[in-house]
Amino acid sequence: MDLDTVRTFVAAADAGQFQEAAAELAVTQQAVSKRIAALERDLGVRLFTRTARGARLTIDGQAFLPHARELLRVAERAVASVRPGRRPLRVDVLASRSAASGLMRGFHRAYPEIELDVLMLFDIETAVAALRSGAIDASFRAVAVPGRPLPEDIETVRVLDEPLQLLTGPAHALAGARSVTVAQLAGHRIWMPGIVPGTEWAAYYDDLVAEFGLTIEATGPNFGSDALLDTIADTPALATFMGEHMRLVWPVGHDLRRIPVTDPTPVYPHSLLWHRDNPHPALAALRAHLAAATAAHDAAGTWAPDWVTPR
Amino acid sequence: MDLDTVRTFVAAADAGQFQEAAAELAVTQQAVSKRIAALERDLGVRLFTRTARGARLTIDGQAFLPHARELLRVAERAVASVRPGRRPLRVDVLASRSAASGLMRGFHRAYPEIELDVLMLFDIETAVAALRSGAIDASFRAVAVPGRPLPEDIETVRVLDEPLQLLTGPAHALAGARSVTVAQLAGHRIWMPGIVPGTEWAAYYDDLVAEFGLTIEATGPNFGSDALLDTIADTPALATFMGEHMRLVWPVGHDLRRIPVTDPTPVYPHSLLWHRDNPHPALAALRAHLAAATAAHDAAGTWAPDWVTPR
DNA sequence: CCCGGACACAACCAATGGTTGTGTCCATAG
DNA sequence: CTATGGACACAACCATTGGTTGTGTCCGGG
Repeated sequence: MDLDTVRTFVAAADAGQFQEAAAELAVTQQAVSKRIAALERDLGVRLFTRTARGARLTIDGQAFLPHARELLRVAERAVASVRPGRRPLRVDVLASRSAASGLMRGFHRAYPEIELDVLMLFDIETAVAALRSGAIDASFRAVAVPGRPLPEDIETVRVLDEPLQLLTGPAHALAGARSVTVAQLAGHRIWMPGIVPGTEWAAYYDDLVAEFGLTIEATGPNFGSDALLDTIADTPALATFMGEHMRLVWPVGHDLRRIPVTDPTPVYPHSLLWHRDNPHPALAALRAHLAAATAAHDAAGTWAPDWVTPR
Repeated sequence: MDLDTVRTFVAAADAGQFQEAAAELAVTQQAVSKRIAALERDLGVRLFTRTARGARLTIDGQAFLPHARELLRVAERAVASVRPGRRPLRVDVLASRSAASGLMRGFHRAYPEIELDVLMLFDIETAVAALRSGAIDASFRAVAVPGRPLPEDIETVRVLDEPLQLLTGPAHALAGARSVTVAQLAGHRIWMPGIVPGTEWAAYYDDLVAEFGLTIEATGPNFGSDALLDTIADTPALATFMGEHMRLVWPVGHDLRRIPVTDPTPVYPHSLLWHRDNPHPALAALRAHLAAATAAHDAAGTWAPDWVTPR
């Protein structure tokens, strides 16, 4: 199916006749006739009843029309998403269903008229390069790994500390606990597959291990959260960490437990990064929204690596 | 833009290389290469970075990808909307923003997985013909005009009585009333443009006039609800009727008044019509939902023409 | 250094999709 | 009843598109 054909269909439906639609599209009436005929052949139904003074939609045509309009709208947005200059605000998040995604959903609810594109880049290096080249406008990251400071033209503000929770299966030794302290976790195996060395995630968990003597196994590729949850549910010896705001597709019948961690509560810091000179108007709106939405909270009793930007 | 091209883009993005995408689409690698190149030329951006062992999405490509997927989803639904056999449930309503539309929105919320197409046919004759031919599956109507009984193969059930309210501008004589009785309306001009003679609407208002001696002017074409509201707002001598559940695009600064009508309250009856032998599985779900959602209410103190189906 | 895998370019060809010219149908006016 | 004008379809023709095969280039790995 060709979008020019769909456009022709909508024009003809609006005009009520092929002639006028043809004039609007700057083609001949015969071209419109052939396009509509081809569309009808493809779909296998008649879309118009031809009369002596125009063409009226059949019922099938009436049913098809809103879908055709929607198709053109979506195509419009698709093209706009890569239009150089005045494209939608492009924001990089760590993962879908992460706390940053939640913040972006909140922003979208508050400003539904602002066009957004959310994507997930590989690591902070890529994100910073993309910010500097203008390929993206903002990035939610844990800011900097020790020894690699941010370039001077990248600005940053801490927007959210996400408490980590322990996730266990029902047979795990800590499964019955209402909450656990970090000290209690020593000796338990914590499994975080898919953590790529050198990324901000790796630096975070390295520091967590160094600080509290935990056993974190970052081995193995990430087969997706489904596989991770399956394993955690079935393996009494394994637990994993998970952001408190992380929305999971909760598997049924697995009886997984989310257990708060205290003394201190490890928090994963989310910062917003952007380029100093980025002129995108929606970027200012996003920064203002985040400043308002993420009110300062009490950092007492929480832990974050000392290399993160202070709030 | 051609949807085959978009499909090719998505396949290549998923596969990570043109070769495999080509195999999947049953074309040559060169064809994929040319399609992607054409898409990049149309959009004016590079979508892939070509490497020796495949093609990876650029950031523009990553931004474009979800839009491309959405485009294919919408196209899929568009085609499905006219697929003979197993197409979405097609329901005819009197008008968008009518009470029937509200019922359909409720049904959609309750059963989001059921595919729906809502359309607005011209009159009940058309609707009945469409029901009998199978072109639509259900219709919300006021059922039958006196002297023209429904065919035997069309079944019907009364689902909703919508109270009528008076709509006036601020300078109208009744503008200050909290409610008005039907008797009070005698002598006031009520304007209902766009009522087509012979339709169920016309029959309804004819009966209302005959019963209570109102002055209803059905003259003039319908220039849309905006024009109607403009006129009502500015003309002290005119008022109009409007369904209580009708959601209007309320014009700002017009200070329109909605005034309940009592003694009795004229109600506009909405019935669901369907063909006795229609096998569409979603039709049963719709009927069950409507039976549950539209609990019987008190008909005392209301008026409807005596030719409507009793509840 | 060479090989294999992957993408791009060139040449060629069938099919698509446009144009002009013409025919048919139908509503309306005389 | 007939003439007329408007609107769509069909036919013939042609430029362009979009596919194929054949070949070149680039790059990573043995």
